[in-house]
Amino acid sequence: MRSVNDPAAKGKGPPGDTEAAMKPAPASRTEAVQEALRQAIIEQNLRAGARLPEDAIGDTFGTSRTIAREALGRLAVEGLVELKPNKGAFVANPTLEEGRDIFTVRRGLEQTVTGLLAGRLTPDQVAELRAFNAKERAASGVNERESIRLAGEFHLVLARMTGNQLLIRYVTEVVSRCSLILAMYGRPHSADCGVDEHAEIISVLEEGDATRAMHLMDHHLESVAGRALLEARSQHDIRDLLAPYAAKVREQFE
Amino acid sequence: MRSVNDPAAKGKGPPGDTEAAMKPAPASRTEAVQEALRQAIIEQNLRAGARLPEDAIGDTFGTSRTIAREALGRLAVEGLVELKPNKGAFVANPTLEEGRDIFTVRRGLEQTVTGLLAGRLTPDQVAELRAFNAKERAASGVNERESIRLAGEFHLVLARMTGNQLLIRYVTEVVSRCSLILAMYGRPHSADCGVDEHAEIISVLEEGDATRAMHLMDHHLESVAGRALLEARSQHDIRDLLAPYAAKVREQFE
DNA sequence: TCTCAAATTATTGCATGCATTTAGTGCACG
DNA sequence: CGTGCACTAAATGCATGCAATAATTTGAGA
Repeated sequence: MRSVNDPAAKGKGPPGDTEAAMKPAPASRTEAVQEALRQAIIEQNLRAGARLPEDAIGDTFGTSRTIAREALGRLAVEGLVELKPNKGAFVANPTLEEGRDIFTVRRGLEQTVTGLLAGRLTPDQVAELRAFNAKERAASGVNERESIRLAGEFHLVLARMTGNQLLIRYVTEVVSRCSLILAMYGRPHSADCGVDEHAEIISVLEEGDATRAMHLMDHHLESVAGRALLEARSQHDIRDLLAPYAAKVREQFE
Repeated sequence: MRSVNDPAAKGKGPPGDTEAAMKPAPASRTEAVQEALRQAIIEQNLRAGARLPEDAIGDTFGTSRTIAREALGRLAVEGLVELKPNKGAFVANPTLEEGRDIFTVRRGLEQTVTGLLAGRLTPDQVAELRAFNAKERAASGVNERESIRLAGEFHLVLARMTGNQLLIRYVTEVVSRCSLILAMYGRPHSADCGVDEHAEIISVLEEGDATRAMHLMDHHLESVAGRALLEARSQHDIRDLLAPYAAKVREQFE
């Protein structure tokens, strides 16, 4: 029987959740599995391109294939999973080019977030953001994994403050996928350079200069993407450079 | 047995498809049903808020509930369907406020599209856009339904020209949902005022002034949303104004 | 030994069936 | 006559089973 990178998937469990009550108990098992798979993918416990057999997932989560299948279908809509007819589901394996496309969309979305927020943050919200930024700073250099997670989460916090549900959903999606991409192509420590930039963004958002805030955010994301995606080419050895292409070829014949 | 607005759903069928071979035979039945439901929702053959019982859909399409269920789940991710635990699926019934949120996101996305395209269109692409615009003009005032469809399609054509898959997916989604919203809240003829604006956008994209093109696009979308969503308040009678609120209340208790 | 083909195994695609939950109906009681 | 409760009916949530498709192995022939 297949095992979906078994030790990683069920060996450590979700990191931050000590209480089950924290998340409002996923309505259905499908959603629970969907959420779990999403986390596993984002945290790279499921390698990009890895097979995701329905029965293995069902076994792992103690449900039937039906649930696994449905969760995979929905994740496919989100872009984290690729569904090949009669072949099965695979963890999305974005190429460098797809990665750039995703970052392009992300920059646009986050400009919208920034524009909506500039000058409209309540003092409470500013305080919350600064507190979050402090957490980022604390984790920076100490816990690499946590640092990366927080860096992404910061952008989610901003998006949530807009109250725009669709915007929240899209930003959540692109941040997820960017995490995956950064993990695939980013060089180590490429993610936590953003702490100071985040702080500056908070300040400008508070001041209310929308144009400057948007430029700042755009520059921030461009530099994150640049550090991760462009420099990756000269940074890594040839195997990494060829990996995505090799993957494309492989999937064509498998 | 329930019937999912039966006559509309199966009484007329998809409009343009005279041959089944035109679309390369949807990979799976799930996708086929998903696509069909999406069309039915966008074209308002399924009223906003309408129940979508699994077995009725299965019967209608000649498949089992499993397929219907899966399709509904995926449409829920797209935002066209709302899933209520233990209650079933419903056609999304966006409030006016949600409508504005969606238009906000759309404006951001289409600015990205415009920015990517400005000055980078090939002569062939420009020709294709002008031809499309001509079709729009021909339909304008003649065929209301077709006119609305083309107005939305124009933006999809633009998005596809970026070649950015994620951007295409998001624009497709927001255009779908905006169609639904315009159909719900827009006053008649509010959609086909855009023919000239589309033509102007094409010209500026060709010239290559990215900033101006983006402003133009933004203004275009703002005016479409404004015509439809803001004026709706003073235009219609009180029942329409209260409808979304009533819907919210209703769904809370049903 | 290599190649190609047939059979075997594994996995997806889909339908059906059962348990659980919700909505609706009717009857008893106040 | 109105209210509340039990009962019935219906729809969802989920698991299982079977057929079809793809991957793998085996074996025969060159």
